[in-house]
Amino acid sequence: MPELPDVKVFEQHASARSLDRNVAHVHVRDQTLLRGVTRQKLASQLVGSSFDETQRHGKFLALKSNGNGALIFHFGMTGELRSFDSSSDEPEHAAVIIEFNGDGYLAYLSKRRLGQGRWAACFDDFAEDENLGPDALAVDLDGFRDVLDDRRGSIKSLLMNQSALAGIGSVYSDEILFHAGVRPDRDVASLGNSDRRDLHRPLRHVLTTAIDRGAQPDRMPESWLLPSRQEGASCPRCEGRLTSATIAGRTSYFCESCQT
DNA sequence: AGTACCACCTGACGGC
DNA sequence: TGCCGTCAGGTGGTAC
Repeated sequence: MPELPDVKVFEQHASARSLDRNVAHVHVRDQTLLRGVTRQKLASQLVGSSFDETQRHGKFLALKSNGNGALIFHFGMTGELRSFDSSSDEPEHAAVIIEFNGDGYLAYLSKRRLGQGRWAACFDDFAEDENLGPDALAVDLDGFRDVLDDRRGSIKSLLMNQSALAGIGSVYSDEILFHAGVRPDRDVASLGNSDRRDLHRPLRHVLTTAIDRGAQPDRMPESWLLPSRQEGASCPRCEGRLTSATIAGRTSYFCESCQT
């Protein structure tokens, strides 16, 4: 489920595999995933040019095409980026494929078709138009305090609110709250100054560690909640049973004794 | 400004 | 073996 760490890993991949390469063709296999842009427009913008930079904000990834705009992907629940070398290796569920001159392809896949491909003249303006909050990895302690200020409702729904803070979904919000010792259904207004500070550190720690490990769930530390996200599992810290409950409309896991 | 609920979508999985 | 219901969950829309 692509959240910030997954998208960061896609960005690293795109950056390593598709910058400064001349685009020969754009193959749109599934036009329904394009939003606000046609396949013709995409092709006319990209063919003959190249990507010179990548940029990420929250769960959105932009491939900037030198000078004229940015190809933007959102990965929904099952989206990913993948490169391949020969047309015979085209992966299943490819929605958009960038073909580079002299072999080499970058594919945007979406198994469950919940993602989207977009086009914007300027990615920063795009992020503003989408009403995205500050990026969860870029926000410092003061910025994080601003995010929490004057908010009501559960901390989990706030962490997942892309307009408040961009990049975090259900899985990583549970992880961050586990590290912080805060229940996901805790009311934001009840968090004191020290609670807020104590949330910011695991926010950074969890996201950077996940990125370092390639955002692969099976590579996360045993001491984390993530490997134990299943019914009836025990808490990796206190050995008590984990609780699962629907909070903010999402199945959430937490430990009733470690999180208050 | 919140919450609640539905819809979108399709693969995985459990029950029978 | 295979059918079917349910769940997963990011987002967006609507109603309250």
